This record gives sequence, structure tokens and C-alpha cells, in this order.
Amino acid sequence: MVGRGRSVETRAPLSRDRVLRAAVKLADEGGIASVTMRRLAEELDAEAMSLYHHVANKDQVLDGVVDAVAAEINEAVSRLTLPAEGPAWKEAARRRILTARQVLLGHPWAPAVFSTRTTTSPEVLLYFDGLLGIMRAGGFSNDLAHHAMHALGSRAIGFSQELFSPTGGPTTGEPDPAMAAMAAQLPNLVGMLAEVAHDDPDSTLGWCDDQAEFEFGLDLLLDGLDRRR
Amino acid sequence: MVGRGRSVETRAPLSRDRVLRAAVKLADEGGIASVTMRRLAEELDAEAMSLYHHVANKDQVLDGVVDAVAAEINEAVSRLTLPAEGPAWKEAARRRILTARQVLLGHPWAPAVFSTRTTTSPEVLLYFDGLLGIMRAGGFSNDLAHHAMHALGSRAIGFSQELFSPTGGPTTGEPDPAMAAMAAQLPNLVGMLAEVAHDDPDSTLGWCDDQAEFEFGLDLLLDGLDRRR
DNA sequence: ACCTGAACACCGTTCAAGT
DNA sequence: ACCTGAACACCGTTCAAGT
Repeated sequence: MVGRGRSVETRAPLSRDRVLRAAVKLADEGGIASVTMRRLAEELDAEAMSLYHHVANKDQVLDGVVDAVAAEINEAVSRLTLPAEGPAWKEAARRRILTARQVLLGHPWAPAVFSTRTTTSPEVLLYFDGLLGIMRAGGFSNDLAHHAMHALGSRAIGFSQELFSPTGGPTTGEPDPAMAAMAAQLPNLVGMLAEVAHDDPDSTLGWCDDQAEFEFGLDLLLDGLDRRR
Repeated sequence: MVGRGRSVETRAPLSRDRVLRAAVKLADEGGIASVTMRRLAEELDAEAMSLYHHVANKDQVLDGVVDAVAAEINEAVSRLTLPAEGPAWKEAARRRILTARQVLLGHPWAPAVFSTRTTTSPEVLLYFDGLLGIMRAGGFSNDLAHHAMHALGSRAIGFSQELFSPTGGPTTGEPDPAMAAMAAQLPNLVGMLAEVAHDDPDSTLGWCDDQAEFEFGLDLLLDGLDRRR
């Protein structure tokens, strides 16, 4: 609407950055499947083929989108200022990771995209470098810090993909028929579910775990690493 | 070629089972992207549209493929006969999980597909039920066992998606130019890589971790769970 | 240089028709 | 009942052409 003084002629200058921002916006609104080159172009009032002057192909769009989300995470964690020397490393790492998770809650489609990327984004590397710095300050050897990064896996950046969600939704009165048919063959699962309320009231990160379970697993790992420090 | 006595007329009887087996075969040969309804049909000497008489849609094909791989895992772990009472639970769980991983090594595309599935496969539920049984035998409360399943996440079934693979290949003499440009901003990462050989000689499970790192993370979790038992 | 229209080689899926 | 051909509504991307 404003145009910052400059008026009209050519509507929009189009750029790699504008393309990536539009992609994040589309994904936030309708999931990652709604990010197609054609709809991306439409969002930018251009033709699909024009995008190829700013990104090599769709894969590069997804790489860029991951980098953009990771940049948002880095921006958020940069505001944290906790001591990390000695035993303080654990709380510093914990806060960093939970802050990353908080950012991802705003982009529920992002973890799935992160997982598909084969080339590591520069911003993700920056994030890991910072976490590594906390561990080094805490007294980790490079070798143990290396193991730690692998052990944390995606948890290091705030998400954990779950394939164990036996109920799939709030345990309403109506029983899942398929589940009921198998019940006899799943004695331990049925017994457990009868005892623990497996609600996941609003499983916030899509197919991911909810906050309490994420923190349980995170603390399990951080405690174990602290012991080996 | 043989046809088991019955000769000719109609070539292939086509069935849900045959469709799923063909899908696994295609994925093993060319990755999951090569599993399309059209190529699947071709593999079965049929037309793409014929498949829809045996599966509702492509999503159901992928569900079935996951179920088939999980069935293969269950078959493999069923041959294990380890005691699980008391402290023995840990070795039993460990062996079960590493056996699952061994099966997945034969289907490197499978972890990514597992992660995208929203409905849990019956065979995956059976697998989890067995693991839960081991934990119960080991003395876990239902509540702790529940947390444990979430904490293990996909590791419970033998894989862990890594987004941390800073080098991306064997550290040959030639330096990654993009990496080199960022090196100054990644002091901890560069320092660590200089010290630990981050080879991943043949990172077996695609974008996943290698065996040693998988076991380190697994033991970290199992040890932590054992302590809270 | 930046952008575009038409076209190509694919997708999953619907539908009406065959046996 | 099981299978199929043609067609529809999408994809990502190439190419030759426009300014």
C-alpha cells in the first residue's frame, strides 16, 4: 500500500528473500503441502516461472524455509543470557532448547521439513555451535560433546518425532473399533492406557509429543550427560 | 514363471497384499519417491486404476508399507528369548531395539515414511506392546513406562533422525567451501570437528546416525530409565 | 537483467465403460 | 466382481520468447 515513497510502475521487485518469506507464510497458513511453486508465485503476484530467477528449484525453497525458521530460533535464543560454566551448563542448555521449541510451536509444519533436508542450513549450524559452546563451558570434552549432539538428535533444536500415540486423540467415551478388536493382543498397552490418562489435550506440535513428555525425555538425556561430564 | 500348477488365462490375481509387497520392493530398489501408483501398477502388470480396487488411495499404500516393515521387525524380535525380570529388562529392551534397527537397515527409506504416518499401524502397536511388556517385567510402573515410551520416541523402534551431520560425508582433503566461509562464526563446531573424526564411513541409515552414536544415545536413555525404575 | 506463456513429463484420482 | 481407458486437476521444470 505505501511503497515507501517509490510509486508504482513495476509492482513488486521479487527477490530470494521475498520468495522465502512468502513460503513460510503459506506454510504457516496451510501446511507445507500448500507451498507449491505456482501458489508461491500467486502469493507474490508473479508467474511460477519467475521464481526460478531467484531460487534454483523447489528443493532450494525448502532449504531456505528451514534456514529462515532456524534464524528465528537463533534470534530468540540470542536474547537468553544464562551462565553456562560448570554445572550451570545444564540449565543453560535446557533453556536454549525449550526456547527453540517455543519458536517451533509457531511453525508446526517445520519439524517434518527439517527432517527431510539433507544439506544442513547455515542457521542450524549456528544454533548447534551455540549449544556446543554451552557444553564446552560446562566442561565437556569435544568427544563427549560430539556424542551428546548425536544423542540429543532433533531434541537439541526442540522437537522429537513420535510414532507412539496409541489413542490419537482425547480419550472420549467412544472406543476406537480397530483398537478394540486388537485389544486382546495388546495387553500391556491396554493396561497402561487404562491407568495413565493419555489425553494430549492439544498435541501442540502436530505428530510430535506434548510439552511434558518432551521435557521428561530432555531431562533424562541432560541428566545422563551431566553424569558423564 | 512357474505359476504353481495353475496355468495362464488371467496373468495375476492382484490383491492388497501383492500391492503392498510390490510397494516395498519398489522402495527398496529406488527409494520411496519411486513408489507411484502408476509404477506400482506397471510392476504388477496392471493399470494404475486397478489398484484402487484393493487400496483406497496412496496414503493407504504407505500405511500398509509401514505395517509390512513393522511386521518384519516383529518377526525378527519374536526370535529373541531373553529374560526380562528385574534388572535384566535393560538388556532385553536393548537387544529388541537393536534387532529392530537391524531390520530397518534393509529398508533405509522406511524411517522417513514411519515419521510421516499419522495413524499408527497395528504391527507397530504390537511392537510397542512387546517393549512395554519388557519394561513391566523389569518393574516399571505404568506411569514410568509411559514416559519411557515417549522419551525413547522413534529410538524405541530402532532409528533416530539426525539433523546434525556437519560434514555430510567422509572428511576428505577437499574442504567444503561454504563451510570454510562460515568457519569463523562456528568456533565450537570447527574446534570439535578438528578433534573428533566425524567420518560416518557409510552412514548406514541414510540421514540417520550411525550405529555407534545410536547405541550411545540408546544407552544414555536406558541407563537413565533404569535408575528411575 | 528480469519476467513470462506455452509446453512437457509427470502426479493422484474420478468416471463411465468394459468383461 | 474385478479391471481398464480416457480425462481432470494438479505438480515441477524447460525453453523460447518477450521487455
